[in-house]
Amino acid sequence: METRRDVFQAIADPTRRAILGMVAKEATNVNAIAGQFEVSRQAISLHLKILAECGLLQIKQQGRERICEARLENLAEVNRWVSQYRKFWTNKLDALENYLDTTFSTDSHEKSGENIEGK
Amino acid sequence: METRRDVFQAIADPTRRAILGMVAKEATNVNAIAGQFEVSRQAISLHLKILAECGLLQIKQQGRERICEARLENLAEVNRWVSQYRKFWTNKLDALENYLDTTFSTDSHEKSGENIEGK
DNA sequence: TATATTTGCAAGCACCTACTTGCGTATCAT
DNA sequence: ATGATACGCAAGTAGGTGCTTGCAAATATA
Repeated sequence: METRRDVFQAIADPTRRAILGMVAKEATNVNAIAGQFEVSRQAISLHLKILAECGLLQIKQQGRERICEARLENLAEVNRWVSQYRKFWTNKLDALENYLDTTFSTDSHEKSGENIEGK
Repeated sequence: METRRDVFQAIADPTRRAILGMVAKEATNVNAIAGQFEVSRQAISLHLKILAECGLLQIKQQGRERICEARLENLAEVNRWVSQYRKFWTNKLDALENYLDTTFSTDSHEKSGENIEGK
């Protein structure tokens, strides 16, 4: 059982999703983020570390402050995985949506191989 | 720290994602699923239980077998959350994609309130 | 009926996670 | 220089997670 630290695990925690929601609107420093939650600054600091480790967040030192800004590109991985099952929750205009996804997106959807990725 | 059991956490585990990949192709019984992984049947059984608890899987008793079939409708929640950050990883045709998502999907995207859901 | 198959349940274990409190350090303001 | 501010590091803790092995129950097959 090796330690996983991927995007899927990062967004599994509701606090971390909320943090991403905050910094996505505006880059914020650590204390300002912590102030929005009831848990301690240390707890938030750890969440930030985890988010930074999988690239969803970038922390820039600025004097004595650390500004956290969202880097949500890696969410594309989640989007890709979920999108392959799109037909399960909607059956309208699948063809058109998939056409748009696979044709115009920067990331290549349906790269395959992710299905049996769980070893 | 109450126990969470939501879709985000369910798909955080790579083994569970792989299980979903299997059953999405074809409904399968427990042993057949377990046979595809190196972990014990009990471990898989627990994964199945978790997936069933958050509605991603439906287990139907059939004689002595339990057939697991994918019910991935709840992945729409993940899709909705991720989609709001789509602009972070692609900037092509956002408007059109969002238009299609919000107009023709069965689920109402951007239901709001999920942003600051982390308490 | 005897045996094999499919499966759940329960106990136990190592590790991970989310959290706390206490303390130290760098930076800024006065 | 002095004090306040922003922050990381370290230690400690309760409970969660992923896994195992052993056993029992239900169903199918011989």
